Amino acid sequence: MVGIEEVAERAGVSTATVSRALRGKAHVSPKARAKVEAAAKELGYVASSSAATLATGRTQNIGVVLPYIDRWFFSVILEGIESALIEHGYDLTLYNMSGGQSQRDRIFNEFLLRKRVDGVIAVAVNPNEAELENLTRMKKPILGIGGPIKGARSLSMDDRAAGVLATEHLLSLGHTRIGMVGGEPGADREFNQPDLRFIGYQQAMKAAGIEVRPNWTAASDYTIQGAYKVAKQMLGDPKDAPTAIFCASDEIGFGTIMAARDLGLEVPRDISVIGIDDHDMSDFFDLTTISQKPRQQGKRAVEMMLELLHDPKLQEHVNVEANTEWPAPLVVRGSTAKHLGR
Amino acid sequence: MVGIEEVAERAGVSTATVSRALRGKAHVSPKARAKVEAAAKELGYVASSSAATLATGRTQNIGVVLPYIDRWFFSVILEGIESALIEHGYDLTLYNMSGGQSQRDRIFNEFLLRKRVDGVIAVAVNPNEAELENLTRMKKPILGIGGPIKGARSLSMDDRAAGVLATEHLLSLGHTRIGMVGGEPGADREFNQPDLRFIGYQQAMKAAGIEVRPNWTAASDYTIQGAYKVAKQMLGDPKDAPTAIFCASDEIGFGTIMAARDLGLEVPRDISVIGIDDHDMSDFFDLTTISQKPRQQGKRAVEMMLELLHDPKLQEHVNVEANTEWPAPLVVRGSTAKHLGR
DNA sequence: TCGTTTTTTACAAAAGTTTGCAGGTTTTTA
DNA sequence: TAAAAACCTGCAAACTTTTGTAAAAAACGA
Repeated sequence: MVGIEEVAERAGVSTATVSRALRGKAHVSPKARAKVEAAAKELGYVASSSAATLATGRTQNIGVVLPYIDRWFFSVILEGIESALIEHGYDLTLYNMSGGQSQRDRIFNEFLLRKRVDGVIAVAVNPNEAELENLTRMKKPILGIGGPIKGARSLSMDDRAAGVLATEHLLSLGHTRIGMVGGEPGADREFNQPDLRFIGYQQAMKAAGIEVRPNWTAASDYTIQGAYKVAKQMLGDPKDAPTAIFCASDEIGFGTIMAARDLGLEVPRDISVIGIDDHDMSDFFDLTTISQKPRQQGKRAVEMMLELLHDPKLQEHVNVEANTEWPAPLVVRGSTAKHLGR
Repeated sequence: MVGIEEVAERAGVSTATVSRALRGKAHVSPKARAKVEAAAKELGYVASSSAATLATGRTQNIGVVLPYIDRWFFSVILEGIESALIEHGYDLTLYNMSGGQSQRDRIFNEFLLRKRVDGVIAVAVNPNEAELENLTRMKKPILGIGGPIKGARSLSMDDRAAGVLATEHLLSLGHTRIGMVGGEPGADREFNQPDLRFIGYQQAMKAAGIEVRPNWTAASDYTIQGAYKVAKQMLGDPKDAPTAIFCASDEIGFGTIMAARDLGLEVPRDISVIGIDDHDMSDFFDLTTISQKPRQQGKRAVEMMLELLHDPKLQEHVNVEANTEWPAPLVVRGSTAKHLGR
């Protein structure tokens, strides 16, 4: 196995010079640098990252924890994080929380603390105090996406405001019989985005002086098939169905649109539907939505993380509570339209 | 920062004993073990994995490369791999190839060789000879999923046979006008699964003595919306449309079903549709398919990888060509039915 | 040309584990 | 009870890099 020593010998310099040359550091003459680079290439030398980590304390690796990886929103965020990290020469170690509490404990108390990562990006995962304390003690910055973390930095859209915006859009089109299909509270993400979106919906309705009827709200998991069932139930009511539905995610929106079609309702003539996310398929379904751009969120999170890591002022107090609000604009498509009084 | 030395001191033993005790090795008295465990717990000690790696040469980390992470098939495989690895105490470092050739080169020639991983699982990524040679030289086993890798072990279903099976299913129902919507060759995965599936389709048709008409075959990306367009085109032909379509994936199948519906065709009365994958939503769409169980494939791949890593006989010849065939049974649902002569 | 400044280079310590080996202790057996 | 066997423990080397410091070399100015 070829190490730095062989390279040094071949280039006729010391290992110190090899190390400096290969990492583009100063204090190396152009001549020496050229020789080292040639030697390294000929020998196919590649530095041992564990040795480098041991010497520097930096791993060039970021841990990412998320609750699901096989769902659109999370997989796209992950994709954004991954590509941004690679670009900056960082590796990504993946931790998925879907395995329940015991797996979660292992991840937080065993894996993340092994000094294997320089920092942690937590997507829709809300560490508890002990978990956060562990990370802080190890001087590992943690950055949240998808919801504020108490005692740490984060990046997320304002879910309550999005709920208000979506509802107001429907109100502005003349709808008053507005329903909502939300996510199952707590079951999915650890923050209560669904709840916050629901709260926004309630606030907007109240502000408009409209009563929210219990049979106009329902919860579903975040799948198309789950939402289909729930929406069919809601829309099937012959005399008390809403004329517009606010869906807590686009996937729920797709299911709702399909349910409406199967009931013989035409979107948007008979029923308006709005979602949240701007999913890959939203254009195909012509679904009005609120754009989240998860890929960009992932990218931005990486930038914030790297700033944190490179800012020497942050040696201490590595975790400070501060949420950066992510913009979430309305994207109007064909699934919402003026209410034609029935 | 608390190291092994502090633990040793507190427990009144040497660092060697601490190391042995904490890793559950033999040659440690129960008494000493208890003391060490107590001391480690009190101090919140967690071993530095870089130091351990340096000393042992083992990283307890597996690299996973895949072409996409935000597509169902890949994200589910990834989920399966991740949970299996965590269970065995391994980390997962993720590399996504969607960034083009330059990113690919970096991943293979820079990241994977940093001695950061003990082995590589390549999902639908076919390393070229130079890339494979690099890995082999570093004595890193590589395991493929989704297609045989020349010169390495792999786990994959027989795509050609699946194409035959799907087509024969349609033939057995009395269909003769059978079309296929395949994947775009080469654009997606690096193996030619779509091509192989297409070849299987051709073989089955030929064996049945039926000519394959060019306007009964089309290529699509692997998205619902992409397939919708292509299928609508094919099914819209007023006098020469097929009565059954074999889709190279379930997502293509969903798009095809939706296109059929929008054309006023009823599935399966007017048109039979079969896919491949057994996607989460296939039950919802009542789609007949060939089951792939990607989550289990990921899990099995991890087991194979760990066997490889723990088998001392494999020090040399770490990569030997051998494909393990993954079973892919037919799952008959409601989207295929007997052909009613038109 | 000589002394001074600047740049380049090498030496060696340091990072935190694991593990072969040798010495020590305890248990077993005759 | 003594010898043999089994077991435990600690020492110290090894793993491979980075980096502070000091020395050497080069560049500069007078």
